[in-house]
Amino acid sequence: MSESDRPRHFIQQIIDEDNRTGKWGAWPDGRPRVHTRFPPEPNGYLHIGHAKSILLNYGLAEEFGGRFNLRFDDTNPTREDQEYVDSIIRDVRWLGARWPGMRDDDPSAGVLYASDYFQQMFEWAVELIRKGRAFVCDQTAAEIREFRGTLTAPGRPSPWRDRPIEENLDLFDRMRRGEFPDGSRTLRARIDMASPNLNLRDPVMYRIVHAAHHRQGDRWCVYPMYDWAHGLEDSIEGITHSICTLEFEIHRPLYDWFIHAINEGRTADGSGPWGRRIHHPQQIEFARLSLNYTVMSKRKLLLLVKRGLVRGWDDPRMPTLSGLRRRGCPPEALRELCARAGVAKFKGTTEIQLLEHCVRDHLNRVAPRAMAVLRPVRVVIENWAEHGPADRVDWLDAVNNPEDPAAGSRKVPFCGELFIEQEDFAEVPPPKFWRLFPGNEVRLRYAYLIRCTGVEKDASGNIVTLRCTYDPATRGGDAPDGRKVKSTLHWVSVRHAIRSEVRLYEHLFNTPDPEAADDDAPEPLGATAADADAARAEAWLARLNPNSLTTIADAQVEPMLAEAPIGAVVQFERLGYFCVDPDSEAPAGQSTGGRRLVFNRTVSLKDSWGRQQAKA
RNA sequence: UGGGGAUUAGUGUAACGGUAGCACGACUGACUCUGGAUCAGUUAGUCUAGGUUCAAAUCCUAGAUCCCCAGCCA
Repeated sequence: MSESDRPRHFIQQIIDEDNRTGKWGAWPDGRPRVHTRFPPEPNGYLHIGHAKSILLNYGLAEEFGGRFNLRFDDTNPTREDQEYVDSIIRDVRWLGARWPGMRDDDPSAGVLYASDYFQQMFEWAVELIRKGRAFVCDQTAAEIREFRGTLTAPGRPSPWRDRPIEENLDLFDRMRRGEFPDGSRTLRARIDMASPNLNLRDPVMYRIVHAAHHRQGDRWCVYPMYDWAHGLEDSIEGITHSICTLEFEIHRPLYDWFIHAINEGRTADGSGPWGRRIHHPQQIEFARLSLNYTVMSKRKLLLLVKRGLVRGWDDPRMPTLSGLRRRGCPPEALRELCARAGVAKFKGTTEIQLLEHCVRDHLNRVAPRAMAVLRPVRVVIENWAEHGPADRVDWLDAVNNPEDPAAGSRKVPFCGELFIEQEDFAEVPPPKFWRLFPGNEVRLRYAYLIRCTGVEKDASGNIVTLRCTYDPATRGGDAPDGRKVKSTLHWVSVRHAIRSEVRLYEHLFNTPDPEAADDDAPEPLGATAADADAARAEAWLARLNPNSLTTIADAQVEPMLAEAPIGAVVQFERLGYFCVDPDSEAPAGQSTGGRRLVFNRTVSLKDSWGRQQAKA
């Protein structure tokens, strides 16, 4: 579906209307101004849920000829780290977003940081103190909590609420200069301790934190809270549409209150004591992406990493962008997924099948085909020597991508000994089994028709070798006499095959909603309340799929793959899409053999035979 | 219990007083040198109860259910 005939979601409709009324003015080129941003906190790795936000924000800027900022919301030095900054920039770039000042030779060029606005925010805070809209509070965290009241009971004013302005000014300045220990005082907005919206009960604007900031060093020891900082960051950057997720809906009145409080007494032309009015962005909330068969919270993903339940943030089973990238998921598929999942205020769960469909759909068009045998069984062509030298190699033409004629073709070697897939043979075929069985004829893809004549087993009855004859007249795969076969198998020449490791992935969890409350599980007997809480909180861990990773050490792949670069994506015919994992050795140029190759299965092909079998 | 949101096939999303549509999934069948892809078809829905209207998913009233908010996190 093209972008233009997709239904317009509610945010696009809001922007259409804004543009119609000229609400945000125009860029120098005359186009109505649309300016969005993605504002991550650098305290973890990005996941597929963030991709929706990035793509939504970037997509709107692109669609309307506007701008998109990547801005770190780095207001809490105790949780943030440069490592996360770097990974986030890498992921946002990988998704294809572009921002002003972006450069290829410097990944961080043009990236913005909330911490660069700390001085401006501080000055505005001083202004609110002067206007009687903010005060320094000496209550402890526990007292603030107690005085805040509850969902149903109003709060009580802090005893410091009516401190004289001059005293507030002095104290706030000394807070900044580092005279007071962490937690001893805060700067709070003076709003309404009886508001039914808890966020308006004199929220904290600044807390004292003597900690080095990853960019500001020791310059600051007071740090702004999210609610105070976030709207101001958007205002400073001239963001028109501050798009965020649903849980911030109830913060919007506060976000608006702060801007209004700053603009109180300010004028459009800057005349008067307070100067020019500041820009007031519109916050719009949408439902974040959630997918079944996985978890999305940073806390839970971190726990999986910490406990070693996955190999790291970029484990291909993780819903992180780095994990998806390593898994071989193309960014195009993520874009398509987000476009299809839509943008709305309903908090639904998208089925992971939609992601898999988007991945297959894209890879089907672009992935070169190759042949690989995951669980090999040896086939001996009994009559191979009757038609030429026993050790000859027959190089056959194979199409690289039937969906893309421009992809051309390649040569694959065929010999008297081959590997085929164990599950492509049955000594006694079940109903509707069209593959190889004694007496049956099948086609080897791009090669010959072969007929099974016998089976060799070892002492314990395991099949060791399949004996077959080939029909030399069927070279390329078609019989001159027009006879048809029901099945085509993939194969690899024993002599040319490259032994490789293949990692098969399934859903991380074996239940669609791992985070669901577990009503059936009995409370652990004799446990304390805290233990029971912990047990409940981690019940989702028990739903991890023990089969989410299957490692095959001795798959056999066709020789063409010897030089495949890290990250290369291929379709193993009849099996699925695979990519070369970074655990592989780098391609060695001329070398043949000896290179350690590891493939990740990105996603299997749809398998109607497998499904039929599973049901039976 | 206060406040803020949400509710349309299994899932997600359109329809903005005028034919409830699309996609994914599932199921049939056709075709096929990938049991893939493709093509054709089937399946299945407006949270409930009233009301307004020629006409209601849409407007009104009442209710139900679910989510979010009581960090010096974001």
